Amino acid sequence: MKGERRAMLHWREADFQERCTYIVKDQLCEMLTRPDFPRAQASLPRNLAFRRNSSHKVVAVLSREYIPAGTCFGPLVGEVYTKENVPKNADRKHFWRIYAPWGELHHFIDAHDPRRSNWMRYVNPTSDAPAQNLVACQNGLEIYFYTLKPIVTGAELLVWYSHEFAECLQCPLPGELEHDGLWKSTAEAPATPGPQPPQGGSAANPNPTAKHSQSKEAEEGDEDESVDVEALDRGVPPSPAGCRPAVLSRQLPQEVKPWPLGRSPFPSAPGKEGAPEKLSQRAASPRNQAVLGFCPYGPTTSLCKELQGCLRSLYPSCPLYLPTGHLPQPYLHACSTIPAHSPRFVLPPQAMPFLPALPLSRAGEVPPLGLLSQDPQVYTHARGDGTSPYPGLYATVLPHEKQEAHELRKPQDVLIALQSGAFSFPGLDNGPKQYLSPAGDTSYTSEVQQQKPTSLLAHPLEAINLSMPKFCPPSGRLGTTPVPYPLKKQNGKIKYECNICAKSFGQLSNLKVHLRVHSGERPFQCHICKKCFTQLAHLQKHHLVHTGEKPHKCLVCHKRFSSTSNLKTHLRLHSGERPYRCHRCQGRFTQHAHLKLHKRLHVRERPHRCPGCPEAYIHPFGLALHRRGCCPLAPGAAGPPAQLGRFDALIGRLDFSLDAERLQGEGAPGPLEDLTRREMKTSRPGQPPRDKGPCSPGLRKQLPLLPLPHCSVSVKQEDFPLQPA
DNA sequence: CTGGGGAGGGGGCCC
DNA sequence: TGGGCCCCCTCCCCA
Repeated sequence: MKGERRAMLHWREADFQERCTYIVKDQLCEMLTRPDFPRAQASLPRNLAFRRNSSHKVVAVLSREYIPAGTCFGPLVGEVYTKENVPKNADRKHFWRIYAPWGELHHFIDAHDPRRSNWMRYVNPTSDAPAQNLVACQNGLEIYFYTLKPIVTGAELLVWYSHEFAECLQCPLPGELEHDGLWKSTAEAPATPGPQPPQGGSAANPNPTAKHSQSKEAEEGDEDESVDVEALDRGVPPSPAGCRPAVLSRQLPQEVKPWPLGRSPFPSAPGKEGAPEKLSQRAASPRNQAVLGFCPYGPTTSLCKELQGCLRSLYPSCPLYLPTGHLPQPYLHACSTIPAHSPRFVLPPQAMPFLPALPLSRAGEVPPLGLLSQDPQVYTHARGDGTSPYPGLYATVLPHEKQEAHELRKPQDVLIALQSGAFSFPGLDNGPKQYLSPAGDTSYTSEVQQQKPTSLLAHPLEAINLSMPKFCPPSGRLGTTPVPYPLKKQNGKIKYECNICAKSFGQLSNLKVHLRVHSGERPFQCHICKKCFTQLAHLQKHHLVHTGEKPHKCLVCHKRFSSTSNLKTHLRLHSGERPYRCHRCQGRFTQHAHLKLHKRLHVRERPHRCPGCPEAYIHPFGLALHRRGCCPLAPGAAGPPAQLGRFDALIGRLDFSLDAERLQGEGAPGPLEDLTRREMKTSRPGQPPRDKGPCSPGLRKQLPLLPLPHCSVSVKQEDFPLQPA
């Protein structure tokens, strides 16, 4: 994990964008319009929480649940200023610079005002490499935070610049701060081309927290550039000593060029002559193409432009973003944008993490959520009809493969592969996309075709991206990029490990199928009942429900079953196999569920508790017998512990049986030995007591007990609690 | 309450 | 590598 994180630290921003697996959007709900609730707090995704100080001021952002590596937060929201229209009195403490692809400063995003910014303004920066778990990247004209490593519940989100960003700002990476000895002071900073930092400016004051002191400079027209107040500066948290964000600004061209969306700056945007080399690289970096890369059709197609326009009009605040991976469905529900036009699914206010009722006083103290992502109702509703409750959460339908209706002939052709449902692609989709069977009553549209499940997506990186790259990236720094999936060796065999639940698999394909458990992706839809499944085999099995077909036949009684599992369970009736045994009463069952139900009986109320040990009994005589001879702590207890335990088990069975009621009516019991003898008489070995109670022997129907070939009878041991509940 | 069956989900193995 | 097949497990319903 460490190595992975180190590798990610050197990713380019475009790499983060391309490889991020999960996308967590801001909350969008009616709270955002409440004047008394600043957007910066109301926008907090539900998998995050604020830590507040004693005066209820937000001082940090914490994780409410496990957040896997490769999660994307953002974009940062704030007031947008060009160099020309920065208010004179602007507090630049939360300024972020946004650069055009060719390296010029494009605009500022000012996250200072909580009413006009989002929760990302509260994320603290860190110069501590091990503590850093987020990396800030500029993708397109937006700022995103990506998780470098999994963030455990209760951990604070701590961010630092991406490698490229840090390079541009001439800020060190956290690791460099610690190990490389760089940036110990501004004087030691490597010489850079272009103008030198201003005297007495931020270069002289290596602590970016002091950057806002330069506001005077900012008021002087072009001198804006020198007042480089970068966003990681909160004033609250530690900042890296030696970070000199002002340096770059001096190197930047003074002119801010407008960069209309949807129009590529390439290739007509060459690096500016005289611009620093780093900036040229930045301009040429794939990162800067990323803003155009959101559309799989390619940036230049008319459809792409249309999509851009559509997105912008629908969700002006949302970035144009490439859906790059599968967000776990529950995770998605927990974190994602809830479009206002889906009021059914807007969470109740008590579930909002930002409400004062759920403050976090310190790390690790995460209050329970009122409505968690795992809420089965939400999930059921989301999936029951094959639609998403959050229209925006469905993947854009991007046909990659034409499949004509007439090509579908076989029965399974009507089993529809639904497109992945877990992508977050804000805005485009106002409703779920259905891929309906030609055999059904609806048809494909010309543009919308069947989408393959995970493994078949047009772009494999879009499907399963477990935070590690599958391809060799262009950057030389990424030459040491690790394998696509976390690997480990077990008994000499390579295992593929799930990033989310740490389960390992012998085959990558198994892992990919498994990931659908987390992503919620159910690519296979029944055209009849619209139910969706994670595996085609499940859908095929399900299809038998509709056809009534029962392909599996019992050779003994010729009864037919739809599944082998059910046939196998049935065969136990013939073989007499009852592998599930209750250790409390020796009851045996053919199905585990039956044993579980049965065991509930053992935990019913036992008011007569032994004062000397944890045992308890339904009837007073049970307790009396126990105290007389079986309680290991009673004065009269004698005999080896095994024998005492055996006697106690007999007492327990008797106490539990219907005989106990009769004994109760007969008065005080005789000696323990008498009772146990009676008990032994009435119970055959290996069978429950002979009564009509819960432990009565089993088969009501007489089934022929036949030896079945290849049918090994095994008794599955059930753990039984040491004491009755 | 027990017992039988239906249905669905997850995962392993093989092609 | 992905898909298909199979198995095991679980939950639920109903007699």
